[in-house]
Amino acid sequence: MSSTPRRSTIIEVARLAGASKTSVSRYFGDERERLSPSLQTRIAQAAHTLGYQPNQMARGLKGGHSKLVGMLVADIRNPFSVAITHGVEQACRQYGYSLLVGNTDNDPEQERQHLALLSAYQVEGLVINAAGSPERQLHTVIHQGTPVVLLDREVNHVDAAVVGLDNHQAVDMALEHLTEQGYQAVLYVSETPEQSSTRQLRLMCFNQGAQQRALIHATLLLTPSDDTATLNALDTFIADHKQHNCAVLCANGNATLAITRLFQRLGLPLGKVGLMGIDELDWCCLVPPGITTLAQPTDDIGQTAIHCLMHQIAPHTTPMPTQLNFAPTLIKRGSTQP
Amino acid sequence: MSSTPRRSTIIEVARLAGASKTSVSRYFGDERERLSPSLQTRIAQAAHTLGYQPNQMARGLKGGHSKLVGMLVADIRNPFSVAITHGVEQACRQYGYSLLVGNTDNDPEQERQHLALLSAYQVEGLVINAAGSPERQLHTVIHQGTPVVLLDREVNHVDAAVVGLDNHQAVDMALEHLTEQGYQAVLYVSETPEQSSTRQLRLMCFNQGAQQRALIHATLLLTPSDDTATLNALDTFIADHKQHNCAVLCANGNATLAITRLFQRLGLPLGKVGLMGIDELDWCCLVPPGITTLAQPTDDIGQTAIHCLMHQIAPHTTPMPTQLNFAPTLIKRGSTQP
DNA sequence: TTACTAAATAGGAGCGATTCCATTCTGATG
DNA sequence: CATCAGAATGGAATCGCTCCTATTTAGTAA
Repeated sequence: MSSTPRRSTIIEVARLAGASKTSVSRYFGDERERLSPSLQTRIAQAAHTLGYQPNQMARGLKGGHSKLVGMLVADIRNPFSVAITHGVEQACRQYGYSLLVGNTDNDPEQERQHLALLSAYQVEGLVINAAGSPERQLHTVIHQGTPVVLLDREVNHVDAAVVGLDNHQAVDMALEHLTEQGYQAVLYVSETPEQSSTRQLRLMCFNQGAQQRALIHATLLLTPSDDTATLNALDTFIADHKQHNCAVLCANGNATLAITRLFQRLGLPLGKVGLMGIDELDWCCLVPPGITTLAQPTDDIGQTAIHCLMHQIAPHTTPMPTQLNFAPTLIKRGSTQP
Repeated sequence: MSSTPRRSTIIEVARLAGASKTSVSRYFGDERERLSPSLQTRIAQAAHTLGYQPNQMARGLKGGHSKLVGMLVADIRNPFSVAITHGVEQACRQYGYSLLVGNTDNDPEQERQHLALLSAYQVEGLVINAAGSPERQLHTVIHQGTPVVLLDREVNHVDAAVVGLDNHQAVDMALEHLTEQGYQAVLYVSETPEQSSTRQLRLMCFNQGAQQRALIHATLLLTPSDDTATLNALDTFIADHKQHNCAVLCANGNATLAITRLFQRLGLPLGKVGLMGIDELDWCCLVPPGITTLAQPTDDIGQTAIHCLMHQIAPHTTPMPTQLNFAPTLIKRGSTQP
């Protein structure tokens, strides 16, 4: 059995460097400048030979600075969420924070548990892409002084910054593009909007915008379990409007994926029947003749969320981002050329 | 200003319940049964009214049980990594652990930093999808007694369980399928194998297997920055073997994506020129006539990694998984029907 | 030189839990 | 009734660090 050398502590470093705990602590905290150059080198050397690294648990305990940010993601397998997580993680590192991620799989119960857990780890801030409506818990957490930023979706009655897409503008751009391309009847496809304020908002904007433009329009909610229902609804919509140019607008990446599959099963000609989606995906350029999308600036969104959070954690050192709602980018492809 | 109620501590609960810290600690630890029923209810009640939750930082400090598992991912935007992360997270929760994820973006330097950070948080175990070769650090960490499990890729000279695909079998299945379908010349496309033992292994298996089957074969390494080089190489290979049925085998999802794009740019007829990839992706069924893939059991892989880890953390309560190399599933589609 | 100020360093009390060890409380046994 | 094992509970040290409060040192002006 090889002996298991306990990792060395601040005291051992102090002893070896001939200094006090305090000085070593200062060295590894952010008061290094207060130490004389000679002491700095002695400590650096001692720490290096011992392979010392401060125990974050102990730090977090005493100072309350866990240097941890918690993130809750509704569906980690959604490429959009992943892209945002990437931005969040990047920004965290930039500020010297680590990220504790919880995936809730769109389950409010898991969300509850994860939220409790994260706060038990004394996270200094929380970035939340809500699955349910964890109002109560968020209130508690916020009341305890933990800054919270919401990602993409807002939560009823919770007064926290929301970073995400400018949904109004997005839907508007989509409708504008579709009308420009000569489509006259548009079917809007979304997952059930109960869970998500964003879905609700986009849906509302769609109805409103389509009406303003005097478009023939209808909406279709995806039923996860029952493909054929959706298939029929789609089929019917197209059939009912044979005399018009029809298009389908998908509310997010999942919808785009589902609908593209159905287009193929129905043998619908992409372009002739328009197809457009919010969220850019790897493969949208691969399905001939390419699927038109509105790309979200995911990295920006993720990073902004963290900037926002850091502003709340350390108001004086970090500026508050001015923009929280980002404009999408229209990527035109063949699927919207009749 | 609303006052900020510090979260309540074990002492307050103890006081309110008329018990000692020790008892409360026992209640929230795993010695609840040792307490008399009456005490249990008193503590439960007190904890509930105070909204008490043990401070994980403090727990981690004293007992060394941070209940944290660290995970390092080479590229979090790779759908394969995401799928595995999902499995890992699920299994962690099952064991009552939380997951601290670090994304290294395939950068050895970031890998180093993240590794240091994770160990600073006293993670009880580490799941690593290596980007570079952090041998030294892993040795240190392992020597300190932290169990390590490697995901998908092994690291030189590091003696830890590796959970992943049975690469030999995978490449074999691919070649078998391609030959069955009548392809005679196969081009193997991979990202540069230096970083990844898996890429090396697959490449080797390919050369070996192709030779055994007396296939005409060649390999092509993707150069991230230079598309046209790859384009030309692909084009040349096809041209050079006009008289044979050609196919391309992609080493992973990224390769499949890149090559599919090139097929379109070159106007290559999918199927006539075969295309097959390791890793199943959302869109493989969407690009007509569908791309044949070998799907990895990602959830299994992720979960097994954690089972493996837990076995090392608590050898007596958890069995060691017997299988660490998983067989892929062949998903036949039109891209391999000449 | 002396007095005084500011900079540099040290000492020690906790942070909130766990855990060893001691104590009290049962009830069964002789 | 005395004794004692074992269960139930409590006390206090401790984990590694931060930060408040000394104390020492150096630097400057009178």
